[in-house]
Amino acid sequence: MREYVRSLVTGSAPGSPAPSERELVHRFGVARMTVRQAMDALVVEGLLERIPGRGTFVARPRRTASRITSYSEEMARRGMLAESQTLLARREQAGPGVARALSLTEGDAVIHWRRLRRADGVPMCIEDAYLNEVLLPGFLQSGMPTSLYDALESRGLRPSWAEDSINADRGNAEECGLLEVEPGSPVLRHSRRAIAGDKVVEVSRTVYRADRFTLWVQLGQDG
Amino acid sequence: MREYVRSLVTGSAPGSPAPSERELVHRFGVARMTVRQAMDALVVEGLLERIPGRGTFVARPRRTASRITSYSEEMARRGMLAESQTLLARREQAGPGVARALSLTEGDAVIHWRRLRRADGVPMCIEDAYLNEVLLPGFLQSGMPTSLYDALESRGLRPSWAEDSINADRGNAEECGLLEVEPGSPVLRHSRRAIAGDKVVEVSRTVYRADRFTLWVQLGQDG
DNA sequence: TAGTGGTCTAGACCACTAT
DNA sequence: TAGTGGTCTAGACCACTAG
Repeated sequence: MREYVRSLVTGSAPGSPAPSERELVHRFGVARMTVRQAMDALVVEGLLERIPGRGTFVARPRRTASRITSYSEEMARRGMLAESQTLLARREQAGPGVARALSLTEGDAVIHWRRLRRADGVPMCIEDAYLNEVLLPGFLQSGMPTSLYDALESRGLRPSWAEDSINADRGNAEECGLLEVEPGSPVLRHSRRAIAGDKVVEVSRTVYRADRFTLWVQLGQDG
Repeated sequence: MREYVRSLVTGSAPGSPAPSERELVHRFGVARMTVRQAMDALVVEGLLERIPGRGTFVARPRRTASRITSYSEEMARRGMLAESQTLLARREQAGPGVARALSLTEGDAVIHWRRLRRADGVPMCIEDAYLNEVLLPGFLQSGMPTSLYDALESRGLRPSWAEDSINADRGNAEECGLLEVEPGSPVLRHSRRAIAGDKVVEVSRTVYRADRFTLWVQLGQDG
């Protein structure tokens, strides 16, 4: 019956009334507490809204804050073709900064994966990803995947939390060369610390061509 | 009794057991459904976690995604003193871009408020805010407030949703002059469309000194 | 086997809204 | 005044976990 109410609700205009609790009691021949519990779940989901004394109504769809997206997902959203070229993929010893960000000890083994990423065939960014080797046994040996986030997901390590920092800068000579822009061109630097459960699964630094990339973020007060 | 359980939970280590439902039934002399409803509220709040067959436990605190913060709040978070200097505050007719962003018609009256904002006495950014005059009657006449978001909040218009875009650029001559940096210095451009309920309450464009400002964003998969 | 949360019953009274 | 959601009672059976 949860599903019955859901089907009534899906496609209904926000604000339109849902069946009253007592009506569903009669229609399904169940107790009112049963109906309430079913509807409660839909209220928590944000599909229904109760107004005491008036009734239960289809809620205005919740706006959803930005999700954690991969480069491929992000470019797909922009209608662009994402391609990546691995510049470097090897085992390294964590330096102080990477160790701290990955919650490791300096010198611990990490995977360093550097890629030049294109959109519609034109350079878009250079990404340096650092991964905790302990969480990804055999990662380097098994051939690099197309999508890091898909690879993490298949191991149950899809990040559910990310701490990003973003600033503007000028690209250095190497960066500008790879990105195919004039030396000193403006770039957007994006650092990410991505967490799955309690584990830091990815630390990355990405440098975007400022002329090709604008970051979009949606923030909600509710969630 | 909701408050009793909340008080037990607040300060308890995540993972520690909460009283069982039947124990609370005996302790308070109420029906079990009553206990469940009280605990349900705490589960929805994220304070408790149920594990069928095992019990109810104090949940690991939810990570909360970035909230919508004002400049003053943001600088306070960084431990810096925020100051603002109004460069311009007047009624204008909305141009095509601002009209679209504010969900108005071109030529409608908007308030344009330009401020140079300092942190610890040094220029940090220039913000151009555009406000729907219809939502803020007498705003210009009543003297500009210290904080736009406080002023919006006092009118019940605290934004609960924001659509931001961020990119890197070089500052133009005027911007660099006001920001007291070399002409052509890198800047971070931040645009915001802030919404309260159904109404667009603020559209702004801010240009930050890249050498002083890094944007921090936290993203969650849950909310 | 004892204890837990998940679900359900068949009522009840309350405060509130709309007519 | 009729209808709504909010809260509550005093039970019940189930599936699951743990010792």
